[in-house]
Amino acid sequence: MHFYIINMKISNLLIQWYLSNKRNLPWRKTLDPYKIWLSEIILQQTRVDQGTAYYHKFTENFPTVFDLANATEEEVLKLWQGLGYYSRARNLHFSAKYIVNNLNGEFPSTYSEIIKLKGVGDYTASAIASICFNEATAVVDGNVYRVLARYFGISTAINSTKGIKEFKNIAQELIVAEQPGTFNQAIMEYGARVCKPQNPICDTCELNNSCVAFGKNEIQNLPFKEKKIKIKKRYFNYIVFKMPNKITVIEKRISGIWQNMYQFPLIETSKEIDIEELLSNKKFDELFQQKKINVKLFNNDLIVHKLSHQHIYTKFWVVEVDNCELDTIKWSEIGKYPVPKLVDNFLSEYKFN
DNA sequence: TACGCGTGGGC
DNA sequence: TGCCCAAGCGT
Repeated sequence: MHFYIINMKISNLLIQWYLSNKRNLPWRKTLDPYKIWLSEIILQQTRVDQGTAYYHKFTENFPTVFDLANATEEEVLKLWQGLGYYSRARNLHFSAKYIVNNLNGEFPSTYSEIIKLKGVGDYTASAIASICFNEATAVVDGNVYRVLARYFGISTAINSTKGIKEFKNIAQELIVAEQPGTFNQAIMEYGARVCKPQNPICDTCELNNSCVAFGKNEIQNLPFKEKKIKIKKRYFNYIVFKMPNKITVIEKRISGIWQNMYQFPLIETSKEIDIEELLSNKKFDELFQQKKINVKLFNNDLIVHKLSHQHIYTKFWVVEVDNCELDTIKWSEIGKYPVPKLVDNFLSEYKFN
């Protein structure tokens, strides 16, 4: 009983704090499940500062789920360009079509129906169900893991099966059934603004006298996460065709990183190569055969593009040639295609004359 | 189940 | 600098 009263106090404190401290974010002006869904997908593993502009772009270009469903995947990816984790955009578009074609355009209204949408997992389904439909399903995101791990002094790994269940159960016990959406947003906002990963504001935290980690000086050690990821090194050699009349060649990636995004023809190697090695490369030879070419390396220093799980060391080779057998596009049209940041950065620096 | 999947910011 | 982290999900 004592534990229950304490928990009630925490939940209500979080809500009271939230009501007087919440940020004025654009998706907090609506309860339209389509827009809440949009915001939640955009904010997956993404900071508010980075995602906000994309939320505006998407709600302006696609005000309703019908507009999104009627777009092409390429248009959606182009709008998503620069935000990363592009499967979010592909799944968003897929699910929009599903809602329009199979649900008569009506957004699903329960957790169990919402989670059936591709790209929507436990967190996102809980967020939408609680915010838009008052269903008492607790969200557990990075913020919630942190607040709960510290406050209750829980050292179970947050990325273990056991930890995922444990934290979900605790959050579910804490949720305020009468205002689940407000509680969910309150605990997340608290994690983002007070109980931060670095330099949390413990001194003035209203929960510090009952926070286990604070009392035991364990704030820096919680939440606990298992192991680290290994960074793989990859070596990309992009072949930038430079042909008469400002013509070039691009291709669509079919799998892995940047799936369905566009790039220049790629020769991936197991290590950095110089021009001699490029010229004797089999794929390079297939591209140009015995044609007369002029090859220039755009970047003298390797461009390192860092992703979560891999570092891509890149060279852009500009190859002048009169013609080719591949499909070509005008250089001026290249901006229409969705491209990864690595290619976008090149495009903003390189001048095709 | 463990791993693949982007980009940017903070220290 | 290198590492961690950010309103996670799919397979």
